[in-house]
Amino acid sequence: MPVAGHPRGPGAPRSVSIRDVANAAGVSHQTVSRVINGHPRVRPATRARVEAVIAELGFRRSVAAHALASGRTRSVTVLTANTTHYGRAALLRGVEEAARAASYAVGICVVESEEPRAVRDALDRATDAGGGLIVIAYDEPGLRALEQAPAGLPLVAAVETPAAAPPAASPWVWTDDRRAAREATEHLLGLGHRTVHYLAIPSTTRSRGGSQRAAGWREALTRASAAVPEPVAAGWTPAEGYAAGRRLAADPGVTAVLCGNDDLALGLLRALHEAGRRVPEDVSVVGFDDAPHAAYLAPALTTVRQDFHEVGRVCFGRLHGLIEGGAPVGPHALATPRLTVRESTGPAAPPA
Amino acid sequence: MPVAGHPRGPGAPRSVSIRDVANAAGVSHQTVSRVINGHPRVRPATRARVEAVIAELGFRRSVAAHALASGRTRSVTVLTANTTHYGRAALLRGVEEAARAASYAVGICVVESEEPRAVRDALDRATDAGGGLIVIAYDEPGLRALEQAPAGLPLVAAVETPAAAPPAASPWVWTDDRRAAREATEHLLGLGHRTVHYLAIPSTTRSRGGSQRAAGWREALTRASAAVPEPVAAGWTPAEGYAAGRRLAADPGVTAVLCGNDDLALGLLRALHEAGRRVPEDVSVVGFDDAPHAAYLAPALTTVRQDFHEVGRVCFGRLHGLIEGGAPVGPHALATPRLTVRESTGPAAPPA
DNA sequence: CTGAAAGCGCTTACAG
DNA sequence: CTGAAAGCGCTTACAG
Repeated sequence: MPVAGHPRGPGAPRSVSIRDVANAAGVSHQTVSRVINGHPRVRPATRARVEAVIAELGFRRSVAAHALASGRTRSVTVLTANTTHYGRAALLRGVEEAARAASYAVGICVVESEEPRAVRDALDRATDAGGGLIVIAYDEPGLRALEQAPAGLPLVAAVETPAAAPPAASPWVWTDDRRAAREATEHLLGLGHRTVHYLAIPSTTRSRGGSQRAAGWREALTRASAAVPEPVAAGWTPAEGYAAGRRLAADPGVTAVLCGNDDLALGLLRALHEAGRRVPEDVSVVGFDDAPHAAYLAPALTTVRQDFHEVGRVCFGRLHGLIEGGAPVGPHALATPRLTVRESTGPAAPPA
Repeated sequence: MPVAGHPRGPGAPRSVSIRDVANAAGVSHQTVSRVINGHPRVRPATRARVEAVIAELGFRRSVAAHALASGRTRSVTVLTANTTHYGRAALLRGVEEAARAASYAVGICVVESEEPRAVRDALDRATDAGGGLIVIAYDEPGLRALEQAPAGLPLVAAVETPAAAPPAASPWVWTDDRRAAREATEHLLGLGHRTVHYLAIPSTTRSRGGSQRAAGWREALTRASAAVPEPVAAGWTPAEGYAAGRRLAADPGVTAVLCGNDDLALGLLRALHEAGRRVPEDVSVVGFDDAPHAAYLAPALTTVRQDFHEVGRVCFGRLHGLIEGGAPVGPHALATPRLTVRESTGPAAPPA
């Protein structure tokens, strides 16, 4: 029977409430509440009876009522500039798996640009959702959202390697991609390349002079007293890697290139192929991330394996601890990504 | 001041409510409700005053209270077996963009397997969210969720090409991938290949004998009186395409292969490379979807362009119409995917 | 261990 | 055009 003044959707019967369960079990709705919340002080027999009725009637607690009455919602929302690029998609998957295991709902909220209005809107939407927030701050839009998130909101962020030791209260999670970039560059230098060029993902303004991957690359070059070429700005996608990579491919001086991610590397490989330059005989290429396609390209891509899936899990785990236990969340570095050498890197050609 | 019995999170001040706005504006909270809901019968001066206070106080309606009182929630949840594979990720992106434009929140709910328990759990979680539901039924888990979704739930599904004309009330959206597969196969046959092998994505039980892509492939072969080889079961990923593709690569009889998606094609290309078979000189390969990397492989992949982004938008649009307008949603086919010929297909080698 | 009361922040008819 | 009342389905102290 539809409740007066509260029309439901067509055909949607009013679902069973805590009161229906209470009546059927012969207890107060209050006791039902205790049972579904795992409150310890309920007589076992009572609990059993209530649970039986819950199962029989197919009762499900109203998320809205629970949220309104308790001020809590078992949910997290992932705020990100993009959901499809490999790293972000894998991170999202990690969050979802961990959230599912903890019976948390997951929402996504994309921040389209770094415009103040877009950032504010995204933050408003994310806050409206009412749960915890995981922000992917790998790019400018995400970083701005992180910086402008209201205090008091339960929040954890996936970030680049911090440029300096972060404040103890920074709820940040990262893998040491700066160090990984340095090692990748050293690998190339060790192969006899005079220098290494860098095909860049977009950098955030916080890190003046490029992303932390760029910083690690520069560091290795400087330490080895190698020339530091101007980074070539690309983007995130194969198309952008190709477009920017053509310049590199046309320059006979480049013999080794570190790419900001594997999709960029894919585009560069194509540009090199079109230019008639062989990999790794003429040019060595290193990617970043170890996306699913990296191992199956021809030549198979030497790249740095990053466990975004784990980053996602950890972000959720820490947020969960913050929400349920009030455990303060500080900065947290995961294991350093590891260089996986495959076919796209080789010794520098002897000087002609 | 914390309300007795309703502790908020640490440091989270009680946010401004409709009553605070009402007091500040000198009206009843009821009138504020009318203003935020765009009710027409409000005096312009009153409306202006209320809106000014709303802006000044930074009022945001409580999602939970709104949902509880109205029985509606401006949200959709995407139910899918996977969020990272290209087609699904692009579809999700389309949904998110359309939802954002309509001020709807979007949740994701993954159904891990086709086990009855997993399907039921996913459906429960999706239903708890309270809004509309978009199910991606490209695989068995998704399909079962679709079949078992409770009646009365606002729902739209992205499906494979239906095997037969669907019932008028089926809220399905698809692109004609069966026909696209047929055309791709005909393209290969037209190049002089005796037959075309099929490297298969997983099929759903509903479509006995393989997915609709397989059906289209078989159709073309049959019409041309070509032999119909056994499809080679692979999966969705490059790794699976590679593993299954090795068998194809080792068989000198295969000169043309249609792949269920571009990732499979990528793996196959690698297997062919390792086996020393040239593409397209020795073997022609066609992918499916036109994922971002397809055009940048070497050889660039001939593939069938599918607009999953648009599928996502359309799914949301129809669901939105259903929720807000009660517009009934029937089956809906989008434009047929188009074959994009690039470098991975060529004339059959003349018989040795 | 269990129940009666009050309240979360909104919306919905119903009056006026 | 606007307000007073009731209710959405829960949870939270407070009694007992």
